[in-house]
Amino acid sequence: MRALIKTTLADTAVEAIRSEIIGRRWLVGEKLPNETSLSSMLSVSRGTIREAVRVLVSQGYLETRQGSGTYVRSNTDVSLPLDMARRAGLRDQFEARLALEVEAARLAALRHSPEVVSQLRALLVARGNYTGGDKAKFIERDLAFHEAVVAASQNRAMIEIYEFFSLSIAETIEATLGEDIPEPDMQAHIAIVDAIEASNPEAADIAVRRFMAPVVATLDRLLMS
Amino acid sequence: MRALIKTTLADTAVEAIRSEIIGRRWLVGEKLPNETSLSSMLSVSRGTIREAVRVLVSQGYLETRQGSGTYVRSNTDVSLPLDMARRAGLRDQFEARLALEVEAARLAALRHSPEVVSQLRALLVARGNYTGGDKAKFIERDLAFHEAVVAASQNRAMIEIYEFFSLSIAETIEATLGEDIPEPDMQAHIAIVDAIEASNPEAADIAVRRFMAPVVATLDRLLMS
DNA sequence: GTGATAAAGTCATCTGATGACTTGATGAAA
DNA sequence: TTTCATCAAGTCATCAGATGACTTTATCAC
Repeated sequence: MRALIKTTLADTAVEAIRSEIIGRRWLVGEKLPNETSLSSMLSVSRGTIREAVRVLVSQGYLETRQGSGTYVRSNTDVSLPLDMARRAGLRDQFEARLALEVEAARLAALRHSPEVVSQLRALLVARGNYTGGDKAKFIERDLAFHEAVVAASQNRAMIEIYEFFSLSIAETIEATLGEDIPEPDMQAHIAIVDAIEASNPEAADIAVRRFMAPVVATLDRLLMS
Repeated sequence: MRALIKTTLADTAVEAIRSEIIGRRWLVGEKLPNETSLSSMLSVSRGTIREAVRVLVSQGYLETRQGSGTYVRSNTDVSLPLDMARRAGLRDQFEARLALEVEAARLAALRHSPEVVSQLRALLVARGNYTGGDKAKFIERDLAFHEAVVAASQNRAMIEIYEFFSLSIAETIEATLGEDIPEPDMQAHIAIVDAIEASNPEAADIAVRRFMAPVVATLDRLLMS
């Protein structure tokens, strides 16, 4: 079964107004209809409109001036990349995460220290194999390992974006699919650490791809159904 | 004279609640007091609290469940990833961009259409080789090609993040190094398109890495000095 | 135990009202 | 004519109260 996506009226109003802004219904600097008009246009109460407008203000799209009105501040939000990425499909997010982890593992293989390798192995031990029980906890420990791999790349940009995708993916899974994504086995994980320890970026690349392949395959199957 | 900073009650409420979240007054997953309690705690109406909460929801800090309550979803600044990534070093940004472009090229090789390939070739012709003149224009045309490669992956998440890095990198180069980054030659670019056309992801991977290698090398030299 | 049911708690939304602020028009004074 | 105080209309900011929808928990019959 697939969880229903419930959306509130205010959220709907946010999207309705945002799409009008992006669609250039009002240009930058122009004034929107007042709250009462908007509420009748969208058939929601004024309070709901106010909630929607305040969200758009916080996202940089709108600006409100008390006593004057509500104005368009921007129609190309700077926080858009992350928003769009968040809205992208689960498969897209996985692919992006894979892209980052592959390269991070390569860099980690070139830049690792003995301490990092032993830390990775410790995280793997802590992670263990999933043998029933609290799956959320297991996923958390698994994620800790993967983030450590990326951290070993010593690339701050990749660390940040990877973390974002991990969060976003967790959200998406929770909201849509439940917890049906299979976790790859321990052997695949060990191969990653081995490759890093051996300073072999090619092997690290392959190991990461190998462990992600079944995940993506299952994802496709689930998304098809 | 300095303009007075006027702040609304709702904005104040947003900051008040956000600081409590970041200050770990409630941990992730914990439930906040209900709207009525919050409104009396902050001495504002329930409507104001709702506007504040909705902003924090849109920023990823909170989550509301009708009939149940309002819960902390994250206590780290979720808009931070891109800021941090932007502040990361030029080399880090290049590496992240490489990670995305490699994977995008792989996907493009699997998903390309004849139209996309001819579009890529057309962009390469338009790009030409740099033979002096307006370097900014040339960089722009070069970027158009690379973005088209990523677009050919049909992965929206990667397209967005890649675009962000491209912009960010352009800014950084302009602000720090001038225009000393060497542009790879035409031959390397053609190899990418060829690999995509041949539906050969491995070759696409290698081609992208090959064309980026001299760029990163030069970057290192410049950053060393 | 198990499952249906009832009750309490909470968010979602609406309605109506008042206050604060901005803007433009008006008109008197310089 | 120009300046400037005043006023009125328009709009956002905020409040109060009420109802509906949904979740969670306790209860009770089986």
